Amino acid sequence: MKIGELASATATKVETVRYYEKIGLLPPPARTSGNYRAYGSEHLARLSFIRRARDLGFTLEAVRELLTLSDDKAQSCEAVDGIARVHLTEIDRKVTDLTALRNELDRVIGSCRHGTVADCKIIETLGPRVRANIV
Amino acid sequence: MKIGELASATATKVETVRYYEKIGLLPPPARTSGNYRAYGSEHLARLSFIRRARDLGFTLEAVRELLTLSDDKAQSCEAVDGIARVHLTEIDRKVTDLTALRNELDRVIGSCRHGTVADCKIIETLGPRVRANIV
DNA sequence: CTACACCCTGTAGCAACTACAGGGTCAAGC
DNA sequence: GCTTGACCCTGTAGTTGCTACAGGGTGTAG
Repeated sequence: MKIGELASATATKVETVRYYEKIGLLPPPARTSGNYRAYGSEHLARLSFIRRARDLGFTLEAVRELLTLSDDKAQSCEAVDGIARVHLTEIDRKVTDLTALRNELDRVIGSCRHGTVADCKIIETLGPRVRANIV
Repeated sequence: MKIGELASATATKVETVRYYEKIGLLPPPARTSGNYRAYGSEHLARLSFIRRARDLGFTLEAVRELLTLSDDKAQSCEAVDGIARVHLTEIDRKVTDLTALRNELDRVIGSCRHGTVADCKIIETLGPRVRANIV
């Protein structure tokens, strides 16, 4: 398999595949006589794994750990579970934060009376608390 | 006001203040005889605005636009409203995506039977669809 | 007068790619 | 046999929004 084929099979860009190789996530494949990368099914499997984990929001470092763990089939699955749970907690925090921010922004937008910028409540909300002695 | 004072007044790091100056978000202040930056209340106001907008998740580019708009007090507030609404839509999309991802991850974790990695449902879920003819 | 907190510039680093520049390879069509 | 065009190669620089030095200078308190 050439890099373009591997890339399209995993919905990845060619540059990203090379990047994963460079940072050691994807092992360097064999080369053809013309110096083209020649991938096998094990590369396809590994890259699929990486992409799936990335889609679930795992960082590349987490993916690296998961890959290492998944290579040792005899090991307990607890470490894997742990990584996933930590990640879940992080996502929950993000959703909470983002929802709070969303509501705040919604409130700010709702206050807009569509006048001029001078009266704009959005700008006003963003601006500093104006004290009387500061013009 | 020295840079450290401005920074702590706006809960910003000193390096970040200098960074905002470098990218043209914050105008270069006057300098003291010792070449220290000397800020006035207009800098404090502007930096407060930037931080508030950043806290609401606006990108620096959006902040730049908002600052430009807020400088023209006579202008209609519609452009401001537009930027904020686009941003709100983006946040909504993010929350939706993140929630879907969260549930997917929760499902994956829930399937964990705490055995060995060989039987780990998490790893399995991340791996490629295994077809019979590929070992 | 010396210690220490603060300031200065400039550069490099972070995640996770993405986008060139400037070349080489390969298969198809004439 | 030759050209065209799609693909591949390496290497470097850009993206966002900072953060962290390195290697200096300034200002003030004891």
